[in-house]
Amino acid sequence: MTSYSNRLETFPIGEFCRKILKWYEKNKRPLPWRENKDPYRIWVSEIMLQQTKVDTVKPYFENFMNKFPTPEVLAEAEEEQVMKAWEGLGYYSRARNLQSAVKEVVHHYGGEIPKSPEDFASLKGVGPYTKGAVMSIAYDLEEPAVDGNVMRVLARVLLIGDDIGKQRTRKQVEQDVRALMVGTSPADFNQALMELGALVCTPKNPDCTACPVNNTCRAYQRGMTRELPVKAKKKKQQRQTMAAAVIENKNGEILVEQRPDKGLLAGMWQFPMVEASPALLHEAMSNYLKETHHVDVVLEATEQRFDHVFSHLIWDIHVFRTTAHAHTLTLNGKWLTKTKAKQLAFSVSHQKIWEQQL
DNA sequence: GATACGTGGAC
DNA sequence: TGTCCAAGTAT
Repeated sequence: MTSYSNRLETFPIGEFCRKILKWYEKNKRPLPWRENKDPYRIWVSEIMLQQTKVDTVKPYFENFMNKFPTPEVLAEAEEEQVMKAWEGLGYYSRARNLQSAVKEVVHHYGGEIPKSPEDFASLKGVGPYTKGAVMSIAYDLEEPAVDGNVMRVLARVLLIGDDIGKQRTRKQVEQDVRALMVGTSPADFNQALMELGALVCTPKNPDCTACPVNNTCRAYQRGMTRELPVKAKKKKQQRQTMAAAVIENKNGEILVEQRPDKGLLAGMWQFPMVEASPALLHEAMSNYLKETHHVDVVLEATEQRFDHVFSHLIWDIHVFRTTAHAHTLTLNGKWLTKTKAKQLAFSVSHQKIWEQQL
């Protein structure tokens, strides 16, 4: 493997840049956020695209831009409407941080997305990648935008054997990109690297024979594309057994509760839910309903269960239901009509809970 | 620097 | 079913 200090010394930078830029010009996908250089549009797309596939993002992006077409509109929108537009995309702090950052742009930068990388990077939810992506794509500033694609492409091209999960590796690759992009269009160069990673230099079965830069690729020349990039294996997710309850009162209303404003699914509404050992689910939910929502009734187990898989844990959700007397005394919940409860209860798992208890 | 933070799709 | 992933950030 090549070391950080010397890996660009004998690398044909000019040839690599010329070829990848030419390839990008010819092969770039027409994407909704490539229609113009509106920094706000590009910013929104970059946030949505974090850890999320292009095909997943497309419909969300169109809908989001229709509802919140400018920083001013997003800044003034109800947070609940913003979250609703994000529902299903995951990583919900992205939406809250984006709205918070846009408010700062409107109130402190006159509604103009800062052209200073340092100013832009100070906004909530804007990390090293998003800073480089928006500054380069929207303003053509010479900033690297190193995402998973770029890490993979350069790990192979430059034969980098370091774990790409490490922050230090990413910082070194950022320096590599800074050196490579001199004299190019940063907007096109960054996107060319990412597009090549997405379409040709894929994680599995890269299409090396079709690659425009295979003659400069050190991994390809050595038959090592399959060993790169190096990435530490993920730990297995922890399993949690959960009880969830759909409770209808005599008025036909459904009980929903709000999660804490920090942590997993922060601030989101859900049907009452508790963690417990598998044998004690029924008892745990009964006690929880009594203590938290002052609902003291006989619970019915539905025999319905399903997994909700997160990146770091798995909920084994068991669905209960019951009918309660009408009242409103709850600690962190409220009774809503079925329609409103179903709308408010967030996250994919709660749509499933609703369907399964019917 | 390791861990928390969602989801759906590919194989 | 399991595993890995997809244009990362905050703490």
